[in-house]
Amino acid sequence: MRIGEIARRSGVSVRALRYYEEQGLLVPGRSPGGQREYSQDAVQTVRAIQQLYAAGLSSRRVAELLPCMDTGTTTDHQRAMLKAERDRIRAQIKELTATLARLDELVDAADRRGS
Amino acid sequence: MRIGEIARRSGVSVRALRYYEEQGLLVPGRSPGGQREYSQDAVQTVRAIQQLYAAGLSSRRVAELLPCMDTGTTTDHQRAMLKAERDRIRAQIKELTATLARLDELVDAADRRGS
DNA sequence: CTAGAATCTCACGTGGACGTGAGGTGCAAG
DNA sequence: CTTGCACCTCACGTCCACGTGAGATTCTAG
Repeated sequence: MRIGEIARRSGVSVRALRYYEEQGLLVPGRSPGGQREYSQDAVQTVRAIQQLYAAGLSSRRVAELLPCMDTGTTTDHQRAMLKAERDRIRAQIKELTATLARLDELVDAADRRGS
Repeated sequence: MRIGEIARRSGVSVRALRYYEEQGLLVPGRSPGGQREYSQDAVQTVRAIQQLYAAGLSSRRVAELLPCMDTGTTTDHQRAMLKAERDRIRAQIKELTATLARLDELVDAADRRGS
């Protein structure tokens, strides 16, 4: 598959896919003419990248963690990073939950006055 | 209180506080000599700003929502924004939870192999 | 064979939340 | 009165995940 179809199927821009290659996250093959050739499971990789970005990981972290998302095998270094990121995400969820509660209070108070 | 003490008490930089003023989020008074004079509850406001930033809100949104975080009263526009942001945050928590589960699986699999 | 998509490689632009000097002023202490 | 730290105002720099042309090449349909 060429870059345009991967872009459509995964919902990211063509530019983003080239950027991922630049960062070493998803490096496709090349056609004789020099065009990028993606395999089927590239779509899944893109989704994983997006998911990790959304969780606040940097390109560097994603590059270090993507291999074990594919293979399921981890080095000691990767396991340490995984646990660190887990903790970060857990803390983030906790804080978001608190923020949500605070906003809920505001809305509820407004609803009560409004009724 | 002057800017340095607010910075220490709230854990943000002096530059950040000046930036908040620039964005209209937290506008302190001025001493005769032109120095910023913050009230006691500025610390709480700073924490609120940080919390909203951490939840992914822009300065503009924070500026629109900070008043009702203080007073507890909301306009229709603010209530609509509150509900929209709540939904966004809820979705964000959901996605983070899924990501967390995925990382947990990886760590668990690695732990089982390691034991 | 040719028109026109689609893709290619530079390479500069963007937006947001500040960081970081440069050069000048306010204020409490000795 | 002066030392010296905290504060002031510009104003350019930073980081990151791309956006956005410009100009050239490749691929596909007729």
